Amino acid sequence: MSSAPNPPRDPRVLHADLDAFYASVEQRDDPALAGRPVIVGEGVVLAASYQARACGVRTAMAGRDARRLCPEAVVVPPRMSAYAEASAEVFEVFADTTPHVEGLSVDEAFLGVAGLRRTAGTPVEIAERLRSRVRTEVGLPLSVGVASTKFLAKVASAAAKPDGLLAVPLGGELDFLHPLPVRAIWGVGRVTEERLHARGVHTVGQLAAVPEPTLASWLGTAAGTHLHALSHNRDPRSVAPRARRSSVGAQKALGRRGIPRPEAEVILLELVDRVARRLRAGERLARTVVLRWRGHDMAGHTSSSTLEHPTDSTQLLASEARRLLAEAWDEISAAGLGLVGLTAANLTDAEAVQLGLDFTGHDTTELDSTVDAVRARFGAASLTRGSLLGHDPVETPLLPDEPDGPDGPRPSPGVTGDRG
DNA sequence: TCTGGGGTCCTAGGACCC
DNA sequence: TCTGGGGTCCTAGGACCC
Repeated sequence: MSSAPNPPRDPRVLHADLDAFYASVEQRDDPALAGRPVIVGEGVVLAASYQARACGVRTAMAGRDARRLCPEAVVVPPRMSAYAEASAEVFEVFADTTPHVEGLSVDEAFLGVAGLRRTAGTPVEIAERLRSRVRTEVGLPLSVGVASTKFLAKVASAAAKPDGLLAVPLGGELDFLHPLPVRAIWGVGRVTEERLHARGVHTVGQLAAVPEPTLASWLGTAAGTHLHALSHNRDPRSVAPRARRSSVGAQKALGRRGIPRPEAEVILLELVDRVARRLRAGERLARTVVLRWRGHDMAGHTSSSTLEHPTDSTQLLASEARRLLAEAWDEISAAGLGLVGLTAANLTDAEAVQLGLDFTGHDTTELDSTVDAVRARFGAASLTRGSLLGHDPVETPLLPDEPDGPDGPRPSPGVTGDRG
């Protein structure tokens, strides 16, 4: 568990991704929308059907622009609960296909299929059956990429869209990868793309030719190392359930109208209430409260504070949030308030805290002496403060693994995202 | 044409401890 | 008293993803 597993003999990963998820659910539920351009979301485009994309409509585009590009489109408000339900059904099919499912969001997941060949067929056969089952049992189009690494499977599923299947042959990985634009790599966004372009790097093949230290000097150590490895299709990550969520937040965009402080406080308290309810529903406690805001120039700011004890109390979170708002108010009112957000971070398990097993925020001197005592008694050389806190791996777990809770590796209902 | 809401990870500096 | 190495935690900001 602490060291990377040996690569499987049959290195095949599936990346399954629902096409234009929200829009597809709308088309499924209203036959009048089938085959037509559909836009989900009014103020901003949350998802667009492929017919709407043909007009140039894109996710996150302002609704007004989208309607101008595609006047014949049907615009529908989002129905989050319908999407959450559809997502759960699709994930049931995933789980029925392989025990190795790693959900990335409501509409995509990695599926580990190494070792299923004898019982379930080749990876491509499994992928075809998966697509067919999701189509007939849930009524939604699913694209699947099949490749030797997670990273490449994700690139392949994007290339397979819409409603397609693409398998990158073993040994043919770099032939597939290197002609692609750098933006195709998971982790290269607008800023990194611009930095690479400025240095004459446009394709993944060109990126692969840049020495790693050079790349690290351009982009920072972590990003440089990461992109260098991916450009050579080196991605040792295995398909594994995700860690529990480590923060919970809510935010509200306010447009350009000026907001007086009392109104800002009311909005902030609504956000606190939402966050606190979600903490309690997930049986999580937060130690850090983060106030986020954006000025009219769209520049983002944060201000945070860490409490002595983890909490899910609306009252405590609210008083901390109001304190942060008061502290930052001069700066906020000078910049104009365009967005407020509140995030509860540094989450821990409520149950662990109750059992006295959560050490975050405790006096670490005491903890260190505990570590020393355990070492002296059991000779557990690998035991560190980090391992007691759950930050470092230990050879022998101190406690049996807990099953994942309601917001474990599976995406929780109500999470929104790029359905486009 | 300035645009939603929910997340993750990384960097870097300062405070503090041994 | 001063200097140094090694480490953690906290805070703020940035990039990226869906």
